[in-house]
Amino acid sequence: MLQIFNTLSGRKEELRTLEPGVVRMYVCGDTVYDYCHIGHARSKIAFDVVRRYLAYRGYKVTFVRNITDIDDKIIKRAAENGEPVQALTARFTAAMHEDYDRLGILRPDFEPKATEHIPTIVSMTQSLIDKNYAYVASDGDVMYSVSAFKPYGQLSGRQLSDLRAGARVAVDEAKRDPLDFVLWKQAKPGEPSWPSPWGAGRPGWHIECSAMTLDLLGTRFDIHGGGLDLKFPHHENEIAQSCAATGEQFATYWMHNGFVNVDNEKMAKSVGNFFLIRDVLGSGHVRDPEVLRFFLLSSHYRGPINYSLTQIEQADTTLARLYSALRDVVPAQRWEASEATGKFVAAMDDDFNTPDALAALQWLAGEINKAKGVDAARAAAFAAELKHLGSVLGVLQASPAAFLQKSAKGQGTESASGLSESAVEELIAARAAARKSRNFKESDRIRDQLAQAGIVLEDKPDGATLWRRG
RNA sequence: GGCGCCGUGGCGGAGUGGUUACGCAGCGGUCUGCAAAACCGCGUACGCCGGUUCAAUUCCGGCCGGCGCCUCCA
Repeated sequence: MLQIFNTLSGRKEELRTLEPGVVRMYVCGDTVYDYCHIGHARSKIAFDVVRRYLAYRGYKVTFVRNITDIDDKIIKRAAENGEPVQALTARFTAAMHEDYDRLGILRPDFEPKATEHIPTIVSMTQSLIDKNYAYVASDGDVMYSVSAFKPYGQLSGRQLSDLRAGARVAVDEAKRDPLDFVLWKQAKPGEPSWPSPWGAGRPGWHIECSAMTLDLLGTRFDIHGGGLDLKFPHHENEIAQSCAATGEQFATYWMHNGFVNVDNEKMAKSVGNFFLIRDVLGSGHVRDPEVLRFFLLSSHYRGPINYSLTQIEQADTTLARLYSALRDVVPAQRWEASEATGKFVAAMDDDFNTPDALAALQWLAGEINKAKGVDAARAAAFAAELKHLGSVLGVLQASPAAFLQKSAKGQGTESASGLSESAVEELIAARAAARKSRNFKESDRIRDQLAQAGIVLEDKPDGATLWRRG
């Protein structure tokens, strides 16, 4: 039984989809005005795994993840850069795709942009005005009236009165209630705008998700996900807008991933302690993007995860161990699921417990290593199972030798010390010759030389020598 | 101030009312010309104080410590 922790109820619930065998899900994407950092990556990977696992469990999944391509930050940044808004968003959308592709995050089935759904945004806003959930404020902006929506606060577990008491929002004369939020914003001169019954303007942030889910998934769908920081007010506001506009329940399950921390503090643009995906991948500490993905899967998606170089290095070591097990083994074409698959499924069924699922992969690696050279068929079967389960998490699909021979420093075949693959092979051949003539002093000298360059050798019983970068 | 989360062995990180998480590192061993990798063995950890219980790291209460949301934020 697949259980999902539903923020709405605060507990794990069995997944019961609106339509049997079908999951429709929506995940909040990024605002494309800058490069993505590790926190963005975590959220995308968490839901990428949710999506992959649901598909593995036999569901037909429709996965939507939006792009916010119009908002205050974008306008501000474009102005600072002196470039058109569209040029800015196009540039960072491309960068985002590049980063996410490298991390093995599957492209969504639909990747809507806010600016492509303006008609629905306008009609929903009109509908909310018609139903008295929204009003045109004195400054011309259209505001949502939170007090009109009785269940407001259900997702975040707050009362309107509590929120008002601690409100840090600036007092805005145009608002009837300090917690009211904007649905449609009047354009200032020179800002991008779209025509509307309330004048030229642009959508507020929250309404775009309500509109895009409506256009692509309908009034009701199964899962809505995003970072914990979106729970309030963003998701709360989405619920208020959608439920009020359509009279339907909106999303059944709400999922929120925890933060990536640095020194125990949330990684965030505003704090300035963020690490860009591309910077980390090119830092000389990550041999392959898969290491970063593996690291982010090594703790449960709902809890915090602390980012540090030490942690990344540990992830590299652990992933290398899994790849080492797969080396020298040809995965079987036909195989039967072992107890590892049972453990894997039990772990993933329990609210996508990836660290527990990873333990099942570790067990398989151990079994492969034990079977190697003793029972080739057994090793081959376990290898096939390991790769198969790895694919559900989006890991272990590379060639083991290629992965192990990659250098963190060069992100490719050459290490910082400059030893190319062919140079390594040559030295290994020279060492083999020395060993054959029992000139161990010379063979050890060559091995030390390679070790200096970060190359670790492994002599096999049959005389072959495998190498990897340490 | 309001709401909420967390505190596990050297590190990371699951989990459970009584029985092994798992990985890394460390120690010992097997293998090896020597290594490396692998395999075998080794660590009785659950913030503090009470309570419930035959039994609590696991349930309840309090405390201390850390964090998050309440404003843009994955």
